[in-house]
Amino acid sequence: MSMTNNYELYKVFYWAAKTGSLTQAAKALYLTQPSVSHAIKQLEDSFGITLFYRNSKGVSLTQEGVILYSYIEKSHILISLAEEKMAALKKLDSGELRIGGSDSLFKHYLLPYLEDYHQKYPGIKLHLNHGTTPETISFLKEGRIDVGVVRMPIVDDQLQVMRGIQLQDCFVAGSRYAELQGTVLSMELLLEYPIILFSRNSRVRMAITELFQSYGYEIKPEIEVGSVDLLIEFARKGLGISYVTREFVAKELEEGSLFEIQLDVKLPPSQVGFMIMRNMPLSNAAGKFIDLVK
Amino acid sequence: MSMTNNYELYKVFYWAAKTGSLTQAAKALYLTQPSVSHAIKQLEDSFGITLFYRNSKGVSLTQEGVILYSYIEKSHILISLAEEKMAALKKLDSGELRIGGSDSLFKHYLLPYLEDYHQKYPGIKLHLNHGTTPETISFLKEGRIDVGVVRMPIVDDQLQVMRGIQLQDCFVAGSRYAELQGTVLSMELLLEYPIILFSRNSRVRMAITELFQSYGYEIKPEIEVGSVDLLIEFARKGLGISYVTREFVAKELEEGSLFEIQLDVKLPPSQVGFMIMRNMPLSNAAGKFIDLVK
DNA sequence: GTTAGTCATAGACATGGTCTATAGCTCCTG
DNA sequence: CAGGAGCTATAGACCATGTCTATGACTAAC
Repeated sequence: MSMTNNYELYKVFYWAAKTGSLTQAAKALYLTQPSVSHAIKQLEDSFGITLFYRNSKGVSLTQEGVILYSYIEKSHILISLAEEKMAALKKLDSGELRIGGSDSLFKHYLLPYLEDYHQKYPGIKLHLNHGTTPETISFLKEGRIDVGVVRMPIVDDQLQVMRGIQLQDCFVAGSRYAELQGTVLSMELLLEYPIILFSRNSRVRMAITELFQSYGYEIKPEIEVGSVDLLIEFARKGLGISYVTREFVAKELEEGSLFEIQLDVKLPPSQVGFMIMRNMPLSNAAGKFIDLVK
Repeated sequence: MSMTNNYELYKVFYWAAKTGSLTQAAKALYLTQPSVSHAIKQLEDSFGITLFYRNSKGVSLTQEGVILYSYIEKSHILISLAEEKMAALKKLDSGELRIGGSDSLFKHYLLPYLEDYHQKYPGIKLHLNHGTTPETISFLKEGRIDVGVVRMPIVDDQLQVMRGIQLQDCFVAGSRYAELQGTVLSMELLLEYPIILFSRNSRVRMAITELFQSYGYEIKPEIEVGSVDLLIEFARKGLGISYVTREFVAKELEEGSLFEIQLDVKLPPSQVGFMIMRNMPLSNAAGKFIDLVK
């Protein structure tokens, strides 16, 4: 049988001990002096131990009261800290936002949002957790991230998905293949050239493979890389034709170090999506982030 | 404006988080599930932060809930320890008893009580604080000791004094003065011999000095010592006639290494008194001690 | 589909905390 | 020495708030 007093009594005890006066404690707690007197009496009765000496100038702790106070003071400090922390979390002066997704989306699409967010809420720690789409979904379900940023489509009824920007993938090449600039290639012809693709397990790779298959072709890359940066770099160096997201090579297209190769078929657009868990309350930090990107 | 929730809510939160179930928390707290549900809602509303995910198997903490729990758990542990400590103090499994008084009273009079007390309440730490009577009274008033054991009379209306045993002081000598055994001396004659007295600031010394003065004599010791043991030892060695408490030399009188010198006047008895502060609650430990010696 | 387990909500109820009023006490002051 | 200004304790009325019962909605498992 564990004794378990009303914790509220300890709050009263704390203030009475701290101020050395029931009257002062009452003021601190927005109560009247008899209420405090009563509360202290309850506590004393519950222990069967006198906690305060009452004298004409107020109260002072007995030996036992001092012992109790040594515990309650620490306890009170912890609770105060907790309350401050909660207020900070609420005001977004503190907290963390954990985002999952691919490095390329982080770098080429999310970065401005992240900068904006960080400027608005400098107290929030940002955790970027890169991984493949299935990994990101698992992380979300395990509660290891708050938001996932991946390519659509996502079909999972545990998740709530919001559309982000629409991206267009395309084939690009550097000056080595300058003769192709301005022409319109067929799939068949394109496959004569060395192709550089993103690694096998990515969404984009799967999509382009399926597209070619639906036309009866098999697209087999000469080079397979794991980052968008390498995709761009290799194309510039003339190692082949890269399949990249047009928006991610906007700068290179602009300055002419890369050019887009026109195909006679329309390449599928890809949609960025933000995923959060359905039916799970969003953390304040995550909620504000979603507001920002919408 | 410091937010200050009802601490009782944190107790509910603690159990809900610990058990991962509002229903289980309700059982632990001898409440119903709706009460717990309501309490948690209050807490969440007060912070404006969701603390738990509700699912069909119970509840689990959100990010923010985990943070809150990290504080509240520690706080709860402290309060539990405090309650255990209070229970221990009440049962006298723990605590301390601080007694002030003279070494001689501790050794020759209080020792059996202290042994008895220690056996009954082995958890109580005993502090013996030796000093003169005025010092002991000061210590008592400063709250540095719980009980004082001194010679009466004590006149101080801040103190409550209880009578202890009555002691009889007397003059004793060793075999060197064997010729005095069986005779009855006058004061005048006694003063012809070397006298050994306790140091100037003691009660006993003051009392005997006053007694001799009231008969027109001045008693001036050859030797002045600071402990009863030396008083006894010097008398045995034949260095003079010691004025000691008869009860403290019972063994020596019995075995014949000392004998009492009869005077033609009655020497004043001295009463041992226990002092405690009036109008101040006694600690449990001190209360039991007083019970024992009464 | 049924059952058994979650938690949430609504509304009635009553416990218990809070209040006002007053008394008793000590200390200080004119 | 009387009076005032502190302090805490006590008594009793009151009502707010915490608790209950009853019910609903939902999920998971059988």
